[in-house]
Amino acid sequence: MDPKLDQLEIFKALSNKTRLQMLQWLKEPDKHFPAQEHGDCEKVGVCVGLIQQKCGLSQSTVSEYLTILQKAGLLHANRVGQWTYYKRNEEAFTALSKAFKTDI
Amino acid sequence: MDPKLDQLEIFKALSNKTRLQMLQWLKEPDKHFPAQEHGDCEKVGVCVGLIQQKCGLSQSTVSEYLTILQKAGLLHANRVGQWTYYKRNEEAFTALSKAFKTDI
DNA sequence: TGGGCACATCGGAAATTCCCGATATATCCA
DNA sequence: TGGATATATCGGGAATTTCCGATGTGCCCA
Repeated sequence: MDPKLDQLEIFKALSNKTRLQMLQWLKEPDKHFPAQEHGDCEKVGVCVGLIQQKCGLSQSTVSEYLTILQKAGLLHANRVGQWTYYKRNEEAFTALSKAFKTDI
Repeated sequence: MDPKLDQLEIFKALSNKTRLQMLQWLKEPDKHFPAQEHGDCEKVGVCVGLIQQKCGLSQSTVSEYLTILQKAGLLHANRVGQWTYYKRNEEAFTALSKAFKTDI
C-alpha cells in the first residue's frame, strides 16, 4: 500500500464540514449525545441514529459519511445486534500528528 | 474568523494528489528542482515555472494550485521581479501537528 | 414466520472540484 | 516604446463529491 494514497484518503475524508463536526462530537460522546439504553457510548461508541439526529442530514448520507471516516481509518465501527457503534480511532490522530512533523 | 473553517480550507487544499506532491517537493527544494540562476530556492523559494515542469500540468492549473495552498496558509509567496517564489510555511505544519493532538 | 427497527447500499440530481486553453497583467530589456 | 517572459485570472467541459429518497440486508421479538 502506498502511504501517500492513504494520506490523500484521510484528507479527503476530513475535507467536509459535517464529517469534521462528527469527529468533534465523538471526542466527547457523553457530552454531545443523549444516553443510549443499549451500550455505553464511551465504551462501545455512538450508534448511527444518534449521530444522524445531531447533524440533521438524511440517514443514508450519515451512514455513508461514517463509512468514509471509517475507511480512512479515523473511526472504528462495532456492529452489535442491530446497531453499529462508531468511535474515534485515537491512534490514527496520533499518527497524523506525527506525520505532520516528518512526512508531510 | 472561525478556525473550524480554516481547518476545512486546509484539508481541502490537502485533498489533492498533485498538491500533496508539491508540498513534498518543497520540503527539499534543491533536491527536487534544478538550480535557479535568479534566487536561491532554499532561501526565496521555487518559482512557478520549475514546479510546473516537475508536475506536468498546465501553467494555469499549477498557478491555481499554488494559490490554493497559499490561501490555506501552507505556503508563502514572494514576488520578486517577474517571478513568484513559493516556499513552505513550516509554522503552519507545526500548528497542524499540534491541532491533531488537541482540537481535531 | 413475519413485521419492525437499525443500518447499508443503490441510483441519480445538484453542487463543487479538476484541469484546460485563452487571455490579462506585470516585469524586464533592447 | 515594444516585445519577450513569468505568472495570474477567466470561462468552461469533464470528473468527482454531496446529499437525497428508495430499496436491500440483517437482527430482534411477538
